[in-house]
Amino acid sequence: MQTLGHQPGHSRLLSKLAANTALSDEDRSALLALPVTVRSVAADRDIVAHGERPNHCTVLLEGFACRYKLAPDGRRQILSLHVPGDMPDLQSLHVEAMDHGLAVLRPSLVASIAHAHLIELMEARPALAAAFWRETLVDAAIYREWLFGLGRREASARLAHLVSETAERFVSVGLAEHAAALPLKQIQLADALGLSPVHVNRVLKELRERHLLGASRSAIEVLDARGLAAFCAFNAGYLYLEAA
Amino acid sequence: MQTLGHQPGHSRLLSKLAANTALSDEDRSALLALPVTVRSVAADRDIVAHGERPNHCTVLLEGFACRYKLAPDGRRQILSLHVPGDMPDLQSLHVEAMDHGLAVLRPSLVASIAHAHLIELMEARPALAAAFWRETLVDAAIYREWLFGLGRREASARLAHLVSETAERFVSVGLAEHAAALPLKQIQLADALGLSPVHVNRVLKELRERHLLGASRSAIEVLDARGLAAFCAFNAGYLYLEAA
DNA sequence: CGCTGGATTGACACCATTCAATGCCCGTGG
DNA sequence: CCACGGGCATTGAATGGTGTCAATCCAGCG
Repeated sequence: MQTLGHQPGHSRLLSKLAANTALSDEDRSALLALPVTVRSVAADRDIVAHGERPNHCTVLLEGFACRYKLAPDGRRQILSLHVPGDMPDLQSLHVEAMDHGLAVLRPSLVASIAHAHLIELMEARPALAAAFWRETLVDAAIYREWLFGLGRREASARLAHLVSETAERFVSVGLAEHAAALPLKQIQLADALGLSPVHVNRVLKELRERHLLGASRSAIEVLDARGLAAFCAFNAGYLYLEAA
Repeated sequence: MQTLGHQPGHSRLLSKLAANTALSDEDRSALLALPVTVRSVAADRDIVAHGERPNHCTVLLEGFACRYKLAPDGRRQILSLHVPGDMPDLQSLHVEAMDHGLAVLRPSLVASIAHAHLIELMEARPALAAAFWRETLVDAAIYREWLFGLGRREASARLAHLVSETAERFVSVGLAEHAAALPLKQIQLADALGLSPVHVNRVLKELRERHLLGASRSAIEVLDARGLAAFCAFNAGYLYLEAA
């Protein structure tokens, strides 16, 4: 267990939900009253394994996580990336077994909330139920964009788009100002993009030569967010970051 | 194919929801009491266009539909397929604008239900709210499987998997017995698989030579569902077809 | 200060795309 | 009743994007 800094675990979740939905003071305090357990997870470890039937949901408080599936031959496809404030296994409330794994990409801090408490909360406060549902719907919108990218964007635009999206999401939860540096290894990028690590390396080189990305070895830094977005026709609408 | 004649529009929706969730008699009759409008849609027409902000949701009653996105150069990526009983724009309840188009792949019959009525219904009957939410979560599970396929399955397994999945879903709503015939053109398959029509044709040929698919020109018929599933390691778990 | 994991690079192979032609089914109109 | 036309399916050849293999480089670290 770990120092969770100064913030109680809920604050990230609350600020994320509140950013997109109108919540009353009662909603907020009900959310803050949820009993949670906080723990830290080492890099590359599972939060929830494929096939499990968890009885709690987790909130990512700090770090970086992903959903993934493995092929029989060991190759991995990352299905989504998650920034602090996300609840990447919220679906376990209503679908039985995990159809994928949920892992951490770097040392992270996560909070667990029992299903029972969440269900109770949502029955008492429909606005919160709607807010949680909405989270899963935005998730689905991101899946759609990734599907489009995997199907119809070539490698360079696919990479540029992923970086643009992730930077945008980092900014949206207050983790970066303008030019974000994404803590992703090239192998992880390859797993997310459906490419080989070698080809990711080549595409990164190209984007650096275009002065869109920086030359850091250990993280992807965005030099020219505007240019990067133009390069891949990135439009953040599907992230639904502003409240209705 | 389906000659469901002229049942009231709700029956398909009800049977789909009831198949996966325990619904009380009150839930059922509340669902059946929803006011709906039914209309038919000609092949290849949009049900809802990209960018729209609908104030109602639609239930597919008969036919075949898909979500899609278009690239600037006109290429299309199909994001999901929908069989009768599905509500492919349910997300419009909670996210503002459509981030994709919703179209019909063949002549179809759809019902519209006003958002207001749905919201009212779900506030009165939490079990139905949960059932609708669950629908969108299963949707997301299918997105994940497609992401995996686009990223990590080669063309032949990708096609076999799509056919297996779709056949399974047809069966699950009572539209086919064992060997389904999917009413998909090769161009539509290509759009769904992120492939070119030419390559779809070649892969179909291969699967026919393996005696997994039939030789019909106008529809994909499954000759050997078992073999097809084995060929692409299809496992229907992610469709969550049985109730918890 | 040598080890080790990741990044980088080059050569080559392969899966899938593109271009272009041909064939086939079927609805339409003479 | 048959000729025509149009959409889709089919096929071949050439191209191209991405994967694989394998070597080398580099930085951080015990």
